[in-house]
Amino acid sequence: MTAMTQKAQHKNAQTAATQNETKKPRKILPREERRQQLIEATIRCIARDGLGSTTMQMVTKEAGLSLGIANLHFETKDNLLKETLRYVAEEYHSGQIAIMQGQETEDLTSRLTALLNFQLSQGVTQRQKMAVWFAYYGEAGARPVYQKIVSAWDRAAAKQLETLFEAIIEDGQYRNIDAADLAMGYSALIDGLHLALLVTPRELTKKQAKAIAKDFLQRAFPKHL
Amino acid sequence: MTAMTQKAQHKNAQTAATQNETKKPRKILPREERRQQLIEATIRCIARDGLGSTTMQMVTKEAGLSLGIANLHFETKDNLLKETLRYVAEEYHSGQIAIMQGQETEDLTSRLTALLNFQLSQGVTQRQKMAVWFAYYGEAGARPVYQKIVSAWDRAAAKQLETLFEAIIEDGQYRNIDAADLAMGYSALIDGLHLALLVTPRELTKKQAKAIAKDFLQRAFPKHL
DNA sequence: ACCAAGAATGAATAACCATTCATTCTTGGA
DNA sequence: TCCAAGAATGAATGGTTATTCATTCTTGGT
Repeated sequence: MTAMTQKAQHKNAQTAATQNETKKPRKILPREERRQQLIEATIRCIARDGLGSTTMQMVTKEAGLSLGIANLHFETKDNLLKETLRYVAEEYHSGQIAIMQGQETEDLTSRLTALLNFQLSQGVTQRQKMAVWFAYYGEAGARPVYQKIVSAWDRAAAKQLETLFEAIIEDGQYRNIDAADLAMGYSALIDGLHLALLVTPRELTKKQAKAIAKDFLQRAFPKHL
Repeated sequence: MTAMTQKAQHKNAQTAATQNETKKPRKILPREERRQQLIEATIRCIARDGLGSTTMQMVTKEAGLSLGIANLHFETKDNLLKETLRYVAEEYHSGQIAIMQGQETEDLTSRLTALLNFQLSQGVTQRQKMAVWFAYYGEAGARPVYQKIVSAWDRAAAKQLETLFEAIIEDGQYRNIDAADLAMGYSALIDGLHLALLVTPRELTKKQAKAIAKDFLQRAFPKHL
């Protein structure tokens, strides 16, 4: 102990303060696992501190890893951010598409209800996910690459929704309804509800949001809901 | 010429390349005018390059002024950004409120139509304005100060809209409609349409957006539209 | 048990940026 | 015309950040 340098003492004090581990057993994991870990840390950082002030230091610390690791697995910060957006976009849009492409046995009404429930589910409407989503939208105007990542999925989901609405309109013999416009309106409504849940959660509960979206569909398709 | 340093030559070349002015006549203007000028430059920068990568250098250059000017009139960058948000938020919300608080002589239907037309007007839906709007929403989760700036206006506008809807419901004797929920839904729809106009302008024209919003109101208030 | 391959670390680097302030310039009043 | 008040400038400063890479450590194969 007497031979210990001041530096060493300080290091121990720091370590003891944060965790009572005396050492940090470095772990080696496959590339994909690390990437996933870093993407999830990035999501938490963006949700907590915003896209603008998220730094590599914050992300890697959040992941409990060293500073250089993100560059090792993603080359650049820009790349990490792109991959994070891709991850969130895929999760959301593929979930929607899976529901809309469900077996033919399911009736139209329950498919519609399932879609709505998914879009406003706990998983989708958690602060973390929505914060990432809108952080990227905020930069989308200036960063075409973000638009590109989302637009392919977005178009696919929009097409599916339009098809579903067409089937419902045909089934119910509804008149004076344009499937494309209604699908666009419904999507916009869902986006707007997500935004309200993120920015003013005090003014809107998830239950309310579901009721509002359901009302929209009920007024459009009264015979089905 | 032979005595001219390389530096001086370079400076001349630069000046000649950008503008054929030989000098820059420094202009002195009242504080408010400069502030306005800087806020407008900030809006353009955010729309072009994003909130995250907008720098003081870019803003002051965009305004055609010197680097130190923004700190002189706004103290800090943070302050400039807050004032810019305040400016955009006030413009939008006060416009809405002015329409909804219009004279009693105007009938409910035309007030509703005027509101819709304003919310999707050229002025409100220009890229620059919407880009700023969503850039701030993107950071709102992490920056309570942004929420605070918007929330006072937002609440006031929401209250007004609810009152207007209540009057229409009473007037038309509509049943099973909750004014608060419908107002929330309509606001969400408008926000969602703004987002779509910003991010995927190719998929949605302003005319279409208006038609979609009008459809929403028509289904809710068929006797009025 | 030992070693080579390569995963992980973090100090160092180079670039960028907000902010400061000494200096220069403009302008309205005397 | 001249000057004082203070508006405008931009070089300099100090702090922050992404990225690099020499070094250290882990692990699977022998």
